[in-house]
Amino acid sequence: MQTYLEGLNEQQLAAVQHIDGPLMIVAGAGSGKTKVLTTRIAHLMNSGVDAFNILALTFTNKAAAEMKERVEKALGNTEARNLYIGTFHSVFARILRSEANKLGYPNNFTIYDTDDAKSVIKGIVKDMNLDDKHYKPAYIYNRISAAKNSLLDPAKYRADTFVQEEDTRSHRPLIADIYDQYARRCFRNGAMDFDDLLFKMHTLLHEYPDALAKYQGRFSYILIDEYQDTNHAQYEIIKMLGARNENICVVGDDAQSIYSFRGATVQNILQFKDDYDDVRVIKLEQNYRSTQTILDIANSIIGNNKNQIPKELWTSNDEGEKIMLARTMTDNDEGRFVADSIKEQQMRNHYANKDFVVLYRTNAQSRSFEESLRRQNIPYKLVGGTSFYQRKEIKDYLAYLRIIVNPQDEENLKRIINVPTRGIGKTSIDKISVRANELDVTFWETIANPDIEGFRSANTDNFVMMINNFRTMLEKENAYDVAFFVGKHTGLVKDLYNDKSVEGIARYENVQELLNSIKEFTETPDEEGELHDKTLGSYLQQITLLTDADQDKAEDADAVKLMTIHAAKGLEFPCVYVVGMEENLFPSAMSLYDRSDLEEERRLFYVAVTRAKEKLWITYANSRYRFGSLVQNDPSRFISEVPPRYVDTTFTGTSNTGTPQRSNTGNLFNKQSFDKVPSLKKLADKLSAPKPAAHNPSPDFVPDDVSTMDAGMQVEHQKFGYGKILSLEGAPANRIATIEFGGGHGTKKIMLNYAKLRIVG
DNA sequence: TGATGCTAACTTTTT
DNA sequence: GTTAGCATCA
Repeated sequence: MQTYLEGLNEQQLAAVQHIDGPLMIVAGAGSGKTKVLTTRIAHLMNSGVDAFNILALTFTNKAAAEMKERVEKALGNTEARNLYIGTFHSVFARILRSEANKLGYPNNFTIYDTDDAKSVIKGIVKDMNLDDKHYKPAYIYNRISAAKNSLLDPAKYRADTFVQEEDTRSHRPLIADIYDQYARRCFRNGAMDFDDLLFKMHTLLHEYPDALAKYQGRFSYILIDEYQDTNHAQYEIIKMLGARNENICVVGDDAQSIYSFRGATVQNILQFKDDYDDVRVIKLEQNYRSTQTILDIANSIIGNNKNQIPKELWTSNDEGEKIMLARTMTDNDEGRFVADSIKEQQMRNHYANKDFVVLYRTNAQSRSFEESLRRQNIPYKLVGGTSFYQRKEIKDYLAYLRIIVNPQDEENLKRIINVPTRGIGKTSIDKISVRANELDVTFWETIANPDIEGFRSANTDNFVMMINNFRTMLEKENAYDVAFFVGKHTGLVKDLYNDKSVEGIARYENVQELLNSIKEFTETPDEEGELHDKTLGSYLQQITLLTDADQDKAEDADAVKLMTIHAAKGLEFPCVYVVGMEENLFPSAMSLYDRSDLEEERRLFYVAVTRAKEKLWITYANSRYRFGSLVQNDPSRFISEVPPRYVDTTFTGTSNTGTPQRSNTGNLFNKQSFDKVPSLKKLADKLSAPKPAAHNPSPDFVPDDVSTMDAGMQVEHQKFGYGKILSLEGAPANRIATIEFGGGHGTKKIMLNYAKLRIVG
């Protein structure tokens, strides 16, 4: 027996040794899924399959990198370099890059991230003279994204009666037009958004039989990780790619499906058996990760969901400790509690920093933990969140690099045409846009092509000359040299260097970090072990698809990790804190009115719990600051799904009064009254507030239940003082009141979920 | 045209 | 509590 096969259990071994034909591995949390996938790849290669013919698709770059590394280790040679392993998006981007001309795109097409895409949409909404309060770019982006993930192009979108009815019902009948415009504009800009990478890949395979044949032949063995998170477009692509050989192996766990908001459908995994003849199904049900207690809790939680593939996860691990449940007064106390608890665990049990993770539902929750960890001098690492690449200075820098590679890209061109200022302001930009539309040419053509009656001035001529100058470097110089040159000659780097404010220094450092990462890219050998394609074009192609979670070797650093539960999928930690377990937060307020949404939130909780190997804490706060004002929430309903026998009831948490509080599952749901003491800073802010009409809330101000409010009532607002509700609108979950205030505040529209109101009469 | 300061809108989750 | 976008002033 091969050494790499040692230590596998019966099911794992069966999965690894299955070679030809469709295979579905239902892999419960912690059941050794990655091990099976990587070992199977190693085994395929050992059985004579050429690495070049193996395609493995994952959802994160990190998972891909890990897979590659582990295969290499199992094989003990470098053949693994020839594997085609990557995320759906990066693998398809790479293929599309070489086939772009078939679809009428430049090879150096730009990849738009969500912000870029929304900005294009915003421009269209504006050009169509629509109200962007109603036609919100984010909403439209989601509609378009969903359409692409369902493989609906603009024409099909318009023709689909169900989709049209939805748009009519939401009073946004023109989305089809916007989608149509959006697709045209992206095409004209030589740009693809995230969803296009799937959508166009499908188009390529569907409409170009030679391309289909080529990739069917190339990828004779296909493995897909996290299959429960694939959407319809991905499903169809996989089906086409695998049709010739049907050597498709999917791995997934329906209980961990948490990406339906991105179009993922559990149906894909539930139906897999019916999609192919003779599907081999192997279930991995032994958990090697967690204690018996943690696993029991997880099983108990997921048992509340209706739709599942039946399976029972078990472990031979020790029972372990009971989990700990802590209630704190505020979100800040929650932060303090977690930091104190980590400190205590480290002293008592000698855990390293990297043994801890704090998991939350939304990125915005990270603040209180960052602050408290910093105060305790505990090193921490924030994973995900506002991406490095979303910072202004980085986006500007990248915008330059993008238009050098692809000057068609109007979005990025407009972004930097006047950065640093060079006398091409809003007026000029508008004039250029108008002229471009009249001539039906790109924005760049309008200022750069001397053969047409475009728009030119001394300022634009200088700009064009500069960009053209940069462009001449593309062929000969590598990404770093071009980028460095650009920074120098545009004055971008110098301007930041001269800015000695705190933010300015940070921005300068960020830009340096960007340059370092480009340098690193140019110096890292690619798959073939060579410094092949180290051009700027190839750098940009991958950069948009990188997320912070992939960024650096986050795992290596000895620091406490802070991340969303979504970002934690696939990871494991000895000690896990699941925080912010409150109604409206987790489960999210958006998910309370739909059974399937709620079940997804529950799966998310399941994912959170199953990250823990040894110890688990669940915390929640009585009240927390949201949008600057204090909000009270009930404890999450999910807490009551944790069987009390697994919860340590002698355990004590902390409160802001300094009195330890007994956390007791028996009285968790008694709403406790507590002193509403505004923090000192808040008080100081209020006292020094220069605003003449600032309202001091009554000392006994306690917000009332939103659902009891009605038109005609007199209310008190924390900031605007007393007023009368004129009318109510919106869904019960998100009611908006029009309120007439006194004290010169006038009539305001207030979202009742966020602003707190007290009924006066 | 460009910098500055204020207000409104904002929070799911990510490739 | 934060940030983007707008209005205002230089």
